[in-house]
Amino acid sequence: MYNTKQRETLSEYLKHHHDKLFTAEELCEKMNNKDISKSAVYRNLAELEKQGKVQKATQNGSRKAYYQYLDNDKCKDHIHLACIHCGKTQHLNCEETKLIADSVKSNANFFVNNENTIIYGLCKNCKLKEKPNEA
Amino acid sequence: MYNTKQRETLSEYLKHHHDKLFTAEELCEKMNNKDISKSAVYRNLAELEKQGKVQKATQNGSRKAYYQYLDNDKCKDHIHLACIHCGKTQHLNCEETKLIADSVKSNANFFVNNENTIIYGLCKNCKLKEKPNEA
DNA sequence: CTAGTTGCAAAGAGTTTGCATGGCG
DNA sequence: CGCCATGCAAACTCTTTGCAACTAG
Repeated sequence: MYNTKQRETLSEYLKHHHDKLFTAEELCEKMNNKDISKSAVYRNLAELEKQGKVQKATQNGSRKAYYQYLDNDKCKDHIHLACIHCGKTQHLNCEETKLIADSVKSNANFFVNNENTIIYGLCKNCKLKEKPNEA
Repeated sequence: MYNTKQRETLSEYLKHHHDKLFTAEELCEKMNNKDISKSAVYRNLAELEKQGKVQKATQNGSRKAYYQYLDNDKCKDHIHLACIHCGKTQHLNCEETKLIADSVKSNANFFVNNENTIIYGLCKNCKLKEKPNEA
């Protein structure tokens, strides 16, 4: 695997915005002035995903895939929380994730896979901005 | 909204298999000997989703959508657990769901939306069938 | 030099839509 | 009878792929 300018640029961009989900299209736009073709974006995302540096996910309802940079070692034990309003994600900390996995296991005989799971909802900011009648 | 044979058949099928996720394609196949066209399947799924009778979701990685019958009143307070191996889903009970939402809220300042969230992992059966070295 | 990477355009998968026909109420 | 639903095929969206040119090591 060579270290091309395109791969580097994309990877750095994602790393720098690691708290956000991007569609391939958005990434293409962001990269537009940096000479990366659509196919290179897709191919590099696939490569980065294979390396475990990027998580690919799909928002319910949308048919686009969303990509996010993962901080390799840190993220295996985390569940991701994604805001359905602003698109930002946060990590649920290790201990909390374990607690949830444990209680789901004992409660429902179900073995949670952290890497595949994204919990959707509203982040603090978007919750605050919500209309008060949504209580 | 008329009560056509096609809509009825599809809806009944989903209701009867409410513990499973289906792709549109699978539903087309199941319905194949029952005279429903692909477009009718899609249109009825959309209609049922709008009515809240069916949940549409996307498995990570796949670009297909998965559909599942929802028991209307019962399901607002449940998180769904979907097995990435056999595709079946189960409900996490109300209390457990609340506990999780509460602890995520206090731990990460994040407000879980049950209807959008699907926790992926392995059900009991598929877990047992797994190779032992996956511990 | 050679194997991996790129850009382009064309192909592919899954889903949606336009239109004429058919069926529910 | 009027309106909604259906079936078909064509259109659409997002993603993947083939191929020739290019570049990192």
